[in-house]
Amino acid sequence: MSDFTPRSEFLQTLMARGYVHQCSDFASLDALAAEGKVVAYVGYDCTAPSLHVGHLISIMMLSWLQRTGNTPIALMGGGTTRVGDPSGKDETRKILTIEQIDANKAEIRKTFAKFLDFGPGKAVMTDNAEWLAPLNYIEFLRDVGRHFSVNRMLSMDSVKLRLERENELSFIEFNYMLLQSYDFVELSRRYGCNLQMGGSDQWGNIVNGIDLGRRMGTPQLHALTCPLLTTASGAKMGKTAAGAVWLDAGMLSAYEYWQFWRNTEDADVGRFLRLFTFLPLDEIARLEALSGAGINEAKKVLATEATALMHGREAAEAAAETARTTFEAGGTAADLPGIEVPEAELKAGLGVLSAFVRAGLVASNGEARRQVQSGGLRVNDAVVTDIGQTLTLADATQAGAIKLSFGKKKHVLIRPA
RNA sequence: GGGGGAAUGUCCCGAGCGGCAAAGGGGGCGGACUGUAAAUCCGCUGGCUAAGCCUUCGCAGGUUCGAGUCCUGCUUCCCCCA
Repeated sequence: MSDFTPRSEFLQTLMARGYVHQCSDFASLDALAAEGKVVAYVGYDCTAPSLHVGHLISIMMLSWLQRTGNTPIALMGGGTTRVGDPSGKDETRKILTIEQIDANKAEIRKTFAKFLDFGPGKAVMTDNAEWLAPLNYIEFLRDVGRHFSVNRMLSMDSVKLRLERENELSFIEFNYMLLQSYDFVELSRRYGCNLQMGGSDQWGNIVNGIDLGRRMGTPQLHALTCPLLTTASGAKMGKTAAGAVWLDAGMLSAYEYWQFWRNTEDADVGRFLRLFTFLPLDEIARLEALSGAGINEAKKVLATEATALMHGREAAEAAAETARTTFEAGGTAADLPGIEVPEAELKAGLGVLSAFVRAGLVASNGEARRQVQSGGLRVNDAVVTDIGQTLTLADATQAGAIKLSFGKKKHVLIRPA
């Protein structure tokens, strides 16, 4: 599939940067893209109030689509979120209330605004609840359901896996692919959408949509999937100790987001620079070629560029500076994450163990105790050896705060208030 | 409808003669080594006012000095027969 040589800037870019996993028809899509006639959508669930790093790759694809003169559509799954996609999951997804979905949707909207231009005639954002919610069951069965073969649906990976593993697959989830297919058709009719993009796990669902389109008389539709991202050591991308790496600043600060990218494995740096920044390829090639400790420079560029896209250039530079002060100069940057503790409490003396719990660095006093055993806790850069140690106002440094560190990378400031 | 099997530490998989805070993995976290990397090695991976106390093995009862383990009922899932 990769021996195809595209003419269009869109496909050239995507292929060169490693976004392409599979495509239903390269030549046909390339022809559309060369004329700026691609209208492509990616669907996003509204199960959380923020998207996470896992979604970023497809957002970047939409952005490149726009940058190369085509039209992106961000589809909010306000309707499908009420059903739940069984793809790649063993367990039935929680079904959210409409209020939760709407609230999540509003937050997610803000993220897209940073990557896409929604001006008149530009990118489109819509919600499939618009056409899915008013659907009439009988009509839907008659117009759409008739085109689906249960035999074939049963043979699809997403379904087959669940059956083979003897996992429950509810009827409502079984219907998810019908709804997603119908979305594609509906978007084709409403916006002339002719391409759906998504992760490689979406291939089956997307191809179903293409089929449905053919049967329901839309122009030819296309599928383009990107690889599912894992790190070079095989871990799922976008998970940290704290959980998902959220895009929204309210869920994860710019500093923590910067740190996430800074901690990229050596082997991933080039790949991530191509996928998650807009830096020119020759510049990336130069950074990627750095070896040994030099590759850290590339990681900083990656972190700052990726953070700038999401949180703005200024926040990204600030995060880089905070990191520099903390890690390279060994100092205490004033804008590390922090918590406030009433002055009176500090006067009375606050136990180290509970201080670390308060700071959210460890889950319980017990864990704090154990970490002291292994030398993982530090106060103002001094290793904690006595679990009975208490913190008082006198421990505040000239910056006016007490620095708690858990491991080498996690720091929280305690500020008297 | 009948018969058989399963549910374990709230991340997952998974052992468990009536003495069990419960083997072993994976994952995660910390330490050492490094470069805020990977690999490797070591340690940790229920809670608390901590030589003690409390809460955990699908749910509810029972037997017992003592129950994850035995008995009864229930729930859910799987397999075979109808």
